[in-house]
Amino acid sequence: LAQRLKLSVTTVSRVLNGKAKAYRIKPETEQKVRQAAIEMNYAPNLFARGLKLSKSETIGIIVPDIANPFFADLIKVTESHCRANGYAVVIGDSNDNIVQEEEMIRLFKNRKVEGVIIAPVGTGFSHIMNAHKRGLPLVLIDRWDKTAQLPTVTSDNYRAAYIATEYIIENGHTSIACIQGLQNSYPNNDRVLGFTEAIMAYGLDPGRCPLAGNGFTIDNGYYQALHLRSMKEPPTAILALNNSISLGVLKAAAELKLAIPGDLSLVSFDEQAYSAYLNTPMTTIEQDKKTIGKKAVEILIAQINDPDYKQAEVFQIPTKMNVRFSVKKF
Amino acid sequence: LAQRLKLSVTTVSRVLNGKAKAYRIKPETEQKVRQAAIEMNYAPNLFARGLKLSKSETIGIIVPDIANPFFADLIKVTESHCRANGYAVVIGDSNDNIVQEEEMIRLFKNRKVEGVIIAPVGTGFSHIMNAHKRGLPLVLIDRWDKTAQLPTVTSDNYRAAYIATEYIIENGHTSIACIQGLQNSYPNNDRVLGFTEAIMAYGLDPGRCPLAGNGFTIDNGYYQALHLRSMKEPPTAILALNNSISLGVLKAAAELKLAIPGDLSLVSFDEQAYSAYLNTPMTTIEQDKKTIGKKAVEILIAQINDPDYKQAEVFQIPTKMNVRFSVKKF
DNA sequence: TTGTAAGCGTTATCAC
DNA sequence: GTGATAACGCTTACAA
Repeated sequence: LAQRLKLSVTTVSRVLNGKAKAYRIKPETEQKVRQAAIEMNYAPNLFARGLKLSKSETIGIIVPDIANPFFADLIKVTESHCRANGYAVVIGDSNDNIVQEEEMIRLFKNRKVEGVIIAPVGTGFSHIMNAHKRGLPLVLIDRWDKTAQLPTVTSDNYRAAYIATEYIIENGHTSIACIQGLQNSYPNNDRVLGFTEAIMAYGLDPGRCPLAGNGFTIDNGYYQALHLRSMKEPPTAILALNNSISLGVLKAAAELKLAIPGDLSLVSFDEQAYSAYLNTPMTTIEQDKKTIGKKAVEILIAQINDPDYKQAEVFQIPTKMNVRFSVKKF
Repeated sequence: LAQRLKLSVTTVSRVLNGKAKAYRIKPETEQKVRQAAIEMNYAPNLFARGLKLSKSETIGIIVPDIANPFFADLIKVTESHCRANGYAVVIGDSNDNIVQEEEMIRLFKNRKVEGVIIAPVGTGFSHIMNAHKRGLPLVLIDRWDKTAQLPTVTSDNYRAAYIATEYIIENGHTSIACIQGLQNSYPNNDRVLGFTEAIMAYGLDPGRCPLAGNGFTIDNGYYQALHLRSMKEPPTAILALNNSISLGVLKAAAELKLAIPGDLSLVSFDEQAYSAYLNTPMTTIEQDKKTIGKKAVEILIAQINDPDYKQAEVFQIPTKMNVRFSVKKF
């Protein structure tokens, strides 16, 4: 520490914490201290400060799969906003496994992270609610739960699916299938609801608009697409509820030598770097990851700064549809 | 702390640090302590320990772009290995900007991370070398520099490019172009070298095998592909030195209505989730990200545990080629 | 086999 | 305007 300039630690500490004014420290002393601090490029010891104040200036983020570009993007924006606010970010990957997720939360609490942003596995929320009740500031992103009463930032999934379905219908399709992801998880349910309500609203025959599959995976998309096309009157269009599913549909289409959109139309959730560069550029629903991440960080920091923060608001961020050439117009 | 069982902190500390034996503590006392620790689920205060030992049990990882799936994958495996070794991982995104990279290193040092794994921007290494000289354990991944004398784990880029080029040649192509990434960065140079040496070795006319472009970006791939195809005798095959570049080539091919591989053959570095599901499944060179990440963590931890660790070995991990259908056989 | 006490670098409290 | 001093929770000589 810089008391090698004949001043007490106290004074130095006060200056460096911007409390010079409050303690009416002589401006020249203040200058001297600042000067010296820069010269010996002093950096406060965060252990000592943490020990005293129980603040780590660190926040944690937990996602089901870092390698999924959707979450990687989310981590990227989260990290940049946190850093801008002086927080470092430690990451955790739950591998879509609720036990690991729980373990991660425990580890983060041990490390005294000041708050955590979590994209939950989605099959259970009690450990998260407990942590929150015990005072850990936290916000959910993407998957969430209505009953959990936790602050949440997610996409407006219902509306996104509704609009996409509407778009397909308006192009003249009357038999549309939806291949869904993890059943009973919230974003999935909201998307499914948007799909079915659009079908209803336009008076299409629900019997010809099947809902299929279970899982946000390539395999699910692949097998469901094969199966759908094996029906006597196969749907002419598919709404895929995430990017992995649509990749599977693409695989099936190639195998069956189906042209897109000639033989099969496709709209997919999740814009990806490759979406525009596929042989047939794909129409996608793009989630506003920038806004989601930013909002999540804001809410989290609000919680950190206000121990009495009680709101459990759910923010549903609008999405946008990138219309390209994967839907045939009748 | 758990000295509410009539024992001194010392004893408790000793037990919990596994030094019971060394201090010949009575087995029953040891049991009692462990018992109590579990019951009141005691977790040591890492600030206090850190303050005393200057250990954070944290390592940092810095990449040019978290959202790039290649780096996201690398982060994923790094994180899991670090966690297995009791380290938490804090992330930093340098945004391909060397100033931010330097800033991140500074921040990490302030936070007393015990080591850092860094995929450098690649246009300067002095700040990294300095940090290393001043005792920060660190290892480079992906991009590196021969002169920097730093421990490195990367792919065997030379060999990967050589084999890919060889493969194209053996399919009967005599005019092959290479669209490169960031010029003068090491992985790029090694790949370029592999390409040109294969061309030489097989006696192809270098004049008909151009080396083009500068940058690991979609735009670079796109414009270079357009340009190459505008030549009087355009190359029949392209070797793209990363995934963004090949995406750009795909875009150009679609625009020019070129069939792959009918009109243009393509081999790309970097396997991606979509590689196999493109309209023409693409032949790619897959880097062994698992091994790279694992090795990097191992070396880093070796450095952390041995302050005298001096080796600056460069590990070049073998790659594999996924042969699919994007190369035409003459 | 166990305990005492010093010290790690901060900040808060109180005193001058 | 500035300074002593205690305290945060842990590890580790040094004692006993």
